[in-house]
Amino acid sequence: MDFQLIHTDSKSSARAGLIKTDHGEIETPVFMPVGTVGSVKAVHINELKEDIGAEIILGNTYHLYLRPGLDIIKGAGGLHKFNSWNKPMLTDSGGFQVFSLSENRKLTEEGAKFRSHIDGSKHFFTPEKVIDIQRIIGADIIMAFDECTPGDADYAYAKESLELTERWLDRCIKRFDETECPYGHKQSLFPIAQGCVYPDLRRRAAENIAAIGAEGNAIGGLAVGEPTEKMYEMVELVNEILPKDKPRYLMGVGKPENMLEAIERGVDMFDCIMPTRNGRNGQIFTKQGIMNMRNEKWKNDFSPIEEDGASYVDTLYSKAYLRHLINSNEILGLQIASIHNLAFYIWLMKEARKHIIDGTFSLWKPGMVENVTRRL
RNA sequence: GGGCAGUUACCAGAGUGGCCAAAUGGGGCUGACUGUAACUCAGCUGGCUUACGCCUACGGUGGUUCGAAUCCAUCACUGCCCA
Repeated sequence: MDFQLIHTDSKSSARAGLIKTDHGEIETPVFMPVGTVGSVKAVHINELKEDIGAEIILGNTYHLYLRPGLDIIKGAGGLHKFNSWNKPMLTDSGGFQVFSLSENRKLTEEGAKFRSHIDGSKHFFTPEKVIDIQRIIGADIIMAFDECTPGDADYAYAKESLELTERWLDRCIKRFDETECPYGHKQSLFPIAQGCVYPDLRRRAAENIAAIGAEGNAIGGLAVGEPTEKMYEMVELVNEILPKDKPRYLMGVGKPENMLEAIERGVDMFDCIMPTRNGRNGQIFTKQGIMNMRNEKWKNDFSPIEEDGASYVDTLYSKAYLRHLINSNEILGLQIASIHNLAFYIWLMKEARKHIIDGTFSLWKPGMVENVTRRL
């Protein structure tokens, strides 16, 4: 993997860059649609490529390991071949599942014991095993196994959690260095900075991963229950320490305004389930604001979903029709909402990039934040 | 014409003397959702009220009772069966 800084904003930490992988290039800032089980829910791969303009998508180690399982993915020749996405891909390590499925797991020094949410069977993830699995899945960018510390953790817990993540990171790196991708292309391992909302822990985490010299670095454990202002503070603090010549990935974020604020603070990569999940639940993000398509007020509104929106669905279908589909629980409603939201997210990143390059980011951002947070 | 069963909130449907403004679904309305156990989840859904509470309500009318959606009488309507 190679990262090139194209332009750095003079008034903020915002950057425009270019990531090159064996499966293609990624312009940053970038939003990566989440395809947990090897599929971006409700969205066809042609739509992702052509209509939405996604450059990289995510997969998930925990979910793919449980189903279809490694034999199948190996048999297919890796996830790229299995799901026909021949562009860049990133896999999350399962660290988030350690957090989100915490009732089903137990953490030890060695790793995480957990029960499958599918059939209750017992499994054990170690940092080594997580690297091995991600080698088999074959994503271009793979993530270290961490504990995603809850946003409301107390200092003592956050410190212990960070230390565990750091020891796990060393083991991930060791295993990564000893192995290679079975399919011949190059993979890059990103370490993750934890530390909850505690500045000294975040600083320590950032210094620790900066010293490793990885090809890219991630900020994890944010947007998990802490106040939004804290999130911004932590991003700012960590990005002052992380190397400038490597991409920075803010994991799991977020709302459109969160991404704009994070870009201003030097983040290059984002992923979030919000455009897809919230879309399926009837929430539509636009550059004029947020619509809840289930609301009665759209019942008779035959205007386009979004005037000059980022995707063909915006003018092909009306608000009233989309509302009808979503309220009728029609699969097409989920598809249209997902395509629209993803196209909007990716449009937003491209706009941000454009404004960074032409030096107008700081002028453009405040108005856009106001727009995207408006309730329609 | 005779027999039987029924009529409950927007719909379906439980409740068969007080704990009933009335279970449960559905529908409707409004929220939530941030490295996806999520086409999921939560709240509201007779009126007035922030709430306490008050009023109106279980086909109509009239009774019995301290008290009726629930018991009795009668009328109306619906369904099924027999002529």
